[in-house]
Amino acid sequence: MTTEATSVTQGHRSAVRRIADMLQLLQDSVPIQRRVVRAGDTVYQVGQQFGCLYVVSSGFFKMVNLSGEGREQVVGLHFKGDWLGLDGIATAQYGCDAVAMDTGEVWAIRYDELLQAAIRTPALLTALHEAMSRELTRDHDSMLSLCTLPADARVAGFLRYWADALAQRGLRTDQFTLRMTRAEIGNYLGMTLESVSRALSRMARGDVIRFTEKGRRDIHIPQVEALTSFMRSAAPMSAAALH
Amino acid sequence: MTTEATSVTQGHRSAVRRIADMLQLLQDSVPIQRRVVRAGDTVYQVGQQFGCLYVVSSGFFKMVNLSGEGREQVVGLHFKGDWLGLDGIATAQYGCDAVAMDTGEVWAIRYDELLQAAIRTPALLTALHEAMSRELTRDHDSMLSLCTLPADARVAGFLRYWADALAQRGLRTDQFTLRMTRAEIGNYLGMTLESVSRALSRMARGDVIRFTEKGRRDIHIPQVEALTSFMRSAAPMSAAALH
DNA sequence: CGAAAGATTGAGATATTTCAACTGCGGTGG
DNA sequence: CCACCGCAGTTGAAATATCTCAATCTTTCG
Repeated sequence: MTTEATSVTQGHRSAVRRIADMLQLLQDSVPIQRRVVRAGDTVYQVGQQFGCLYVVSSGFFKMVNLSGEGREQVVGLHFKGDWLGLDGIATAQYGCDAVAMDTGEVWAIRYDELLQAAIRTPALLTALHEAMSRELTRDHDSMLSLCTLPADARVAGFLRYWADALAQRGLRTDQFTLRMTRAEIGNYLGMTLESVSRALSRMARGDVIRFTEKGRRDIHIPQVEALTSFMRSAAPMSAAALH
Repeated sequence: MTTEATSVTQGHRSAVRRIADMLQLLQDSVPIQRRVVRAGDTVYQVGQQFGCLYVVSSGFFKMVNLSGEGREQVVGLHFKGDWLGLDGIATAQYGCDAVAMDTGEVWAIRYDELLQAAIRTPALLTALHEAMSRELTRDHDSMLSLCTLPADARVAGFLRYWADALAQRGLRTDQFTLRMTRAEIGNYLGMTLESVSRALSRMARGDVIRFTEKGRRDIHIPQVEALTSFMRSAAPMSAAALH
């Protein structure tokens, strides 16, 4: 138990370190254009000509995919140290809107200059590849949740994901403010805002989470394991898991 | 109409070209270990130490993500020219099982050797980045389908995706064999095998698709636009699309 | 303070799943 | 050779998770 907690903490500490190192490396080795954004600003929009990758220096962003028929989907959330715009490389057009959910700063890096620099500084290349690889892994996790978990468990998984993202950035995870509306969360998780609200209410009733006195967007998580076990209890036992 | 069809054909032709060029480039510039696989073989498994990326030279593969609790999820399908194992770069472990669905061949490329070679041959780097970027885009499209489309439309979208994948590889798209069971398709699309079956039956009844005389796995698609309009008719009109 | 936006909650509607029966097909062994 | 079995697929009917619609409440903000 103690060792587990320690190792998790170290895992997070090293993530903090990795992100800090990467940001430092970028500053040192490649031309950067800083850009401050406020809640609601878009860093780039779908269809716009690709030219730069963006690294989140601070703040919090959502990636919104817009289908031809007007269906709108939040396909990703990004925090400090994440790269934005990676899905624009192949097509030379950004694949979604990158929207700031809060005040923050991104560093614009010209893709061509990045490639140049990467030849001189291989660590840059590693950082880029790791960022892409991590996003792929995260996407696959999202699909797993979307396809195999019922609504309640998806919401619980979302909170755990959020807490983990904060932990990896050295922030407190026992209490935090969701910077998304129920509608945005629901969109991200493939359910309605009402379902999100009900799931959160059920979790609060079971004392898996608590709402802080001010606002229903501040969430207190007594212990993360409770979230995990709530997820399990909400999830149906799969045939494979039975033996 | 004619110009549209022409441009689409050109789009596919250039995709064929791109894939052929990439495979040629790999052969010329980086050490490759060929490996033949048969249906059911795994190229690598989740948790296994990462070392190689794999490029599909022929055949067809599914990527299966396995959650801790035994939930199993097909998170991707890959054809000739696709890269496998990209989600293993960041963690130094493969993130899922890569399972051959048919006889085929993959080219194993050591990641460290690839990076070396990429410095001498920047086109290699471009190819790798495009592959990752394309997979990200594809994942986002999947999420959009999973979250915003009803079951019938997801199945139609799946067929359209499959036909498009074949077209990009220069294969006929009016008729093809699904190499997946209803259960596998359902898993990939986040629904039960019965729902897949019903969706296909409805499409057949509406003459959007036809089953060839032998087996219900061979599918004939009279015209792709019918698939698209079936998708639209199955999808609810979103508020945003109304004005 | 009042209006607008966000959130909660209930009740009925509905899409999808679940459970079950049945079909067709391919292999295998008596 | 044919009976039999298992697997894949189809289809129906009942069960259920989630959505939709609507009322109410809270918070934010001009």
